[in-house]
Formats: sequence, C-alpha cells, structure tokens
Amino acid sequence: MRPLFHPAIEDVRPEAILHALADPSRAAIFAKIMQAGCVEACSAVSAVGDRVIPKSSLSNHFKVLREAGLIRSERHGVEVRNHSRWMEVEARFPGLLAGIINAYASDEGSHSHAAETP
Amino acid sequence: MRPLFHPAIEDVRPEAILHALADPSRAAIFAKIMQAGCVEACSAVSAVGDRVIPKSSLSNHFKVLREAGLIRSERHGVEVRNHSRWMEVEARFPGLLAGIINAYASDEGSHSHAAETP
DNA sequence: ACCCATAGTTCGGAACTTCGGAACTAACGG
DNA sequence: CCGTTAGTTCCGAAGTTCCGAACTATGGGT
Repeated sequence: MRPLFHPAIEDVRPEAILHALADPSRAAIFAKIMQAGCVEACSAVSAVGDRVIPKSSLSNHFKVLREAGLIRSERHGVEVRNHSRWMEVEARFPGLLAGIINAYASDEGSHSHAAETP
Repeated sequence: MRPLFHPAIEDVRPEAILHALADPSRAAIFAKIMQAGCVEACSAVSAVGDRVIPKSSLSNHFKVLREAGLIRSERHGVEVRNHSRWMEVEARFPGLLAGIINAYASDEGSHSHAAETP
C-alpha cells in the first residue's frame, strides 16, 4: 500500500484548500478533526449530519483533504489517524481556515434543519 | 434577456462562495473587481495572468460569482457593470473573503514564474 | 499458522460539471 | 436600417464526482 503522500506546506495551494472545503461534508469532517483533539480515525466519521457517507466516498474525501494539505494521515495498525495541519496552514495563509470554519458554523445556525419558529 | 438573478445575502451559502473562489481565474476576477473601485465591465477582464479566457467561459465565471452572492451585476446600456458585495458578505461571514484574497495574494508572491534562488 | 473480522483503498460505470466555439440577442451609433 | 460591440445561450467533448463491488492490509483469536 502506498505510503500516503502529503504536500510540503510550501506546495499547498489556496485553490486546493478552497476546493477541498467547498464540499460541506469535507468541511464538516475537517471541523470535526480539529475539534476532536486533532486526531480522528476515518471510521469515526461514518455520517455527516443525517447523511450516511459510503466508505469509498469517505476514503476519497480524506484523500482530497490530505492532498490539499489540510490533514496529515498516519497508518497506525489497521486504522488511519488524521491530524489537522491547522498551525502550518495558519502560518502560511493567516485567517483563511478560521474564516471558512466560522462561515460554515454561522451558516448552520442560520437555517435550522427542522422548522423552528412556526 | 433574463433580469440577472442575485441571491439575498441571507441565502448566500459558504460552499457556493468557496466553490466560486476555488477557481483561480474567478478569484483573480473577483480580486480585480474589488480593487478596481468596485465596478468593472465584463469585457475589461479578457485575460487572467497570461491566459486568454473565451467570452463564453467569462460569461459563465461572472454568473458563478453572481449566483454565489459575491458580485452584483447591472446592465448599463450595452455593457454589464459588476460591483463587489464585499460589505454584505463581510457582515455575514466575517473574515472569510479577506482570508481567501490574502491567501491567493501571498501564494502569488511565494512561487516566482522563473527560477529565483538557485 | 491459519482464518476471520475490521479498516481502508481501488476499480469502473453512471451521472454530473466544466470548457469553449459557433450562433444568437440586445443596445447603441451612424 | 445596417454594423459593431457586449454579452448570453447552445451543445458536444472532456473531465470530475459519486458510490457499490471487489480488493488489500493488519491484527486477533483459536
């Protein structure tokens, strides 16, 4: 099995980050990895919101996040642990991730999933 | 001709903004509109960098930016004037656009077109 | 040592998106 | 009215994404 390629932080491109986080599922996965003490196994994210994500799609989502430079994945026995690269990315593109994560967070609050004030 | 639909600022979604700006051409167009006194005709942007953009692609890029809520387009005689909606978007998603535009700006500086320090 | 279960990856085809040339429409000037 | 300029629409080719099925890798149990 191939040894999980990660770009150097200098090679990380803004368009790759935006493309990766333009998908709400991936943005939610990334937010979860950051909040969950910066480590998360792939299988810990089997659904986003109420939507179940198939394994193959999930594998691809992690790959996109990894190759965008947003997470670092290490095989640890049978599972893969994912660390956010927040600090590196923050040093290279200050304010970018905070702006994006806050935007999704404030958007989630603004339209509830069910009816809220009928 | 259809009267150019613009979403209300409450209906603007983060994923649409990220998707719109994940394309470097569109990000450059948007940055240009903001810097150019917040008004810019479509035809003023015939190329991005050294790459010529066909009219139909350009028309589509403006449509994507418009429908993401990033710009406001008004027909003015034979041409269309585009205003950035920076302030509205900033009020809804603070720091988002600044983070993105800065990321692209700092990325442009970091990799010179020719070799620089051999 | 072997097999099984678990965790993730790869393959491949259907559905969707993007790109761009050609043809089109709309407004204005002469 | 015709020509020009500015932008839109159409449509086919090329590319991307999604997800089920088949596959590989690792570790535990017996």
